[in-house]
Amino acid sequence: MLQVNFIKENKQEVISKLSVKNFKSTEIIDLVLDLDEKRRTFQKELDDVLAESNKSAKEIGSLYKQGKHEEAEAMKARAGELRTLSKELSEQLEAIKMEMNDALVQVPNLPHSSVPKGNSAEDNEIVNESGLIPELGDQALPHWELATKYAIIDFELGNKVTGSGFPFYKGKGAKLQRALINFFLDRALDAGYLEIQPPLMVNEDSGYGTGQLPDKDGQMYHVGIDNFYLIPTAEVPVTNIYRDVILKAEDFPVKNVAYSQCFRREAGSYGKDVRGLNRLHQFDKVEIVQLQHPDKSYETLEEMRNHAASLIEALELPFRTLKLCGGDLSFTSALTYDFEVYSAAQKRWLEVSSVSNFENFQANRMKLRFKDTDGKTKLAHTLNGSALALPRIVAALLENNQTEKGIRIPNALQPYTGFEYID
RNA sequence: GGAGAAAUGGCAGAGCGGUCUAAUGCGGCGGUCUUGAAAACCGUUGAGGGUCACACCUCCGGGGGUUCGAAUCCCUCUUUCUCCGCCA
Repeated sequence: MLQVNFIKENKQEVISKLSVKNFKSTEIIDLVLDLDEKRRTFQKELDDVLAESNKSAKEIGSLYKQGKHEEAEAMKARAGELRTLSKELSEQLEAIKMEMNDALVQVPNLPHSSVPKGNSAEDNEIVNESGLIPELGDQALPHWELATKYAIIDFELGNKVTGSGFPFYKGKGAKLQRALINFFLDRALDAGYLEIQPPLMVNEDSGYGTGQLPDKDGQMYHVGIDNFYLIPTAEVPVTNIYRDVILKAEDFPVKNVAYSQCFRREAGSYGKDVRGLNRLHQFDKVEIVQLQHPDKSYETLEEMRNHAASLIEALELPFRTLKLCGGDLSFTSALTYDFEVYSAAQKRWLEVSSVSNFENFQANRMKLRFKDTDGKTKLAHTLNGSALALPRIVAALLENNQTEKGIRIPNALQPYTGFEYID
C-alpha cells in the first residue's frame, strides 16, 4: 500500500498517476487524508490522557511509600476516571485506524512514469519481438491433441481424479516437466540467485503482505479448517520471508529463486482460454524475486527482464515483450513486462512470464525495510518475475516443434530430458 | 492427540506488582592509546507514533482481563522444548 505521508505531500501527483491506471481516486484519497487527520487528533488526546495517568500512578505509589494512605486513596478516583477515558479513546482510535487501513488497501500502486495509457491488453506496448514463427502446414495439431497422440499429458484423467485444470503428466511429458524446472533453476543459480523451496500454503498475514488479500481473495484456494491459503505463486511465501525485517544496505540485492506448484481458482475463465494447458488450476513455475535499494530497482527490473528473455531464447521459441499499459497493470505493480510466446498451431500469443517492480508498495504493507548508509530506516523495493511458468511453454514447444519424427526438444534442454524427440 | 516447562532488546540472560526511561555480558558503532592492529579504557547502541525541534505516548510472543499502577498476577491463542502416543 501507499504511504499516507507520501499521499499527503503529493496529493495531486498521486491522483493523476492513479488515473493512468483508470482508477478514480479523488474520493478515497480525501477519505484517507481525512481519517489520518482524525487519527492524529485522537492519538494526541489519548497520549495526553495516558501521560497524566502515568504521572498520577507514580504519585500514588510514592504517597503510599511515604505512608500517606489517605492522600493516595483520594487520588485513585481521578486515576480511575483517566483509565476509563483512555480505554474509550483507544477504542475509537483503533476504529479510525482500521477504517483508514481499509481505505488505504483499496488504493492501487502508482504506475511508473513510462507506463503507457490504455484500458486493456490491446493497448500494451510491444517493446520487442524476436524469433521465427514456424510454418506448420495444415496438418498441425494443437498441443492438447499432441498430448494425447504421444500420451504425455492426460487431461481426462485429471478430470476424473480431481477436476478440470488438474492434468496428469506421464512418461516423457513428466520428464519434460522435470527437465524444464531444472533448466530454469540452474540458469537462475548461474545468475546468482539463492534457491528456496517454500511451503505451498501460507497464512493470512502472508496473503496480505504480498497483496493477494484482500484484493484477490476468491482467486486462492482456502483451507478453511486451518485458515491457510494455497499459494498462487512462490512470490507469496518467498517475499514474505522478509516481512517485518530490517535489512542492511549492503544486503542488496537479495536474489531468491523458487520452484513451486501454483494453485489458482481462476473463477470466471472460460472457452479457448482454458483449453488444454492454456489455463490450469495447478501448474509449475520457477519464480525469481529480488529485493533492492530504491535507487537501483529499475536497473534490476531490466536485469530480470533480460534473464527471462534469455530463457525463452534458449528454448528457441518466438516471443514478444510487452510493457503493460495502465489499464492492464496489476494492482500492486508500478511497471510490468509481459512475455508472450507464439503457439503456432493455436496461432496465438501465450503469456509465459510477467516481470514487475512493485517499488515500496509491498514493502510498506509488509514492513520490509533497510537501514540506509545515512543511518535512516527506509522501505525496500521488491521485484519479481516468472522464469518461467511451465504450461504455456510446454504448449508452445509441443506445437512449434512438431515434426514427422515427433516433438523435437530444443538443444539446450536435451541434457535435461535425456531424449531428443517425444515420439 | 495427552502431560509438563518456557517465550524479555542483534545474541545470551536477569528481573516475578511502583525505583523498568529493562541489570549484566557478548556483538555493533565512535573515541583514547598504537607506526598499524590486538588488548585495555571511555562513550554510544531497537522500532513505531507525535513535534519546526523538544516534550510526550506505544511496544518485554499475539489478544483480552485484574489494579491507581503489569515484563511481573489471571484468562486465552500461537510457537518452542521435554516426555508419552501415533506416523511417512
